[in-house]
Amino acid sequence: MTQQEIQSLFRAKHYRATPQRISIYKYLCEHPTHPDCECIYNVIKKDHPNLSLTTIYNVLESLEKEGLITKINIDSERVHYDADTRLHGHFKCKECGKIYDFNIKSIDVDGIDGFDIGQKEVYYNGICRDCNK
Amino acid sequence: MTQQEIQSLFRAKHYRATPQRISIYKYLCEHPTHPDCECIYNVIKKDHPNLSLTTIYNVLESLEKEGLITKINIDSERVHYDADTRLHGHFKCKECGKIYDFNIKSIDVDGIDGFDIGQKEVYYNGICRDCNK
DNA sequence: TAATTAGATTGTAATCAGTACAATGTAGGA
DNA sequence: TCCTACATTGTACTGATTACAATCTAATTA
Repeated sequence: MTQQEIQSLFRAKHYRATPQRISIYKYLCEHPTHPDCECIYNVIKKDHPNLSLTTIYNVLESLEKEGLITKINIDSERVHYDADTRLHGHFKCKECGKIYDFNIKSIDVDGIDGFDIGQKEVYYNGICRDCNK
Repeated sequence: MTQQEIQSLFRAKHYRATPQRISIYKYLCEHPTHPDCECIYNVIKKDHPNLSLTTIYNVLESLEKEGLITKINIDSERVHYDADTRLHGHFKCKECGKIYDFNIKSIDVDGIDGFDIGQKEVYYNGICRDCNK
């Protein structure tokens, strides 16, 4: 997704297309590594030397409200972010700390009839293949 | 589960049966409301006036290590706890904030072959039946 | 294109859940 | 009953996140 395309997407949503927002969203789209705020800050700061950490928090919050990204709460220490908003699972390796995506073919649940379901989050943890030798 | 039974359970696990640990675990078993640390502290303090918040954190951590309780990370603001360690889902109402349990009949996933799976967590959010009128 | 303004960015200070640590207390084995 | 390893307590600290006021700017309007 080019800068231009992101700009158009934002404008179509009446979501102000600032350089910081575009850079952050572009980075998340191109790096499906589930970075946290600090990590995003350190990368985007290279292109925006005056960048404030507060901006990162503000932008991530507003991107989430627009439905463009989702928070990942797999780690109680810090929040991670993902530009892939389709339903999928996250696996965190207890050894190396890496977060992997995995596919959810189906979930069958019971006991929440009459509930309006918004977001679904599925987190697994354990030891990944690489750490498993 | 009586105080006596919990004491026996702890001793069988070589997990020291202190009054604080017994009270906290008993409270979690009898109140499947997914309380957080602060909430547990305020309740248990009534029976243990000298209780320290640090003890709550220590005990919850050790109970989790023993496999007697699980952390619920549905809320990025604070951790909640559950004495029901069987696989089940949690639904958080965006309106009233209540956390509901629900049953998981099956999950079929894909893309983590060769991974050692430890814990599975499933979180939904939305509007609960009561808030839905 | 310039003027306008609602909304965004910045920097600093504050908050607050959770942790570290040293002193004191105690469960449970000898 | 004594002893010791382990648990509890209280205080101080940390570090992610938020509040807020000043400054800046995207995008609409004249």
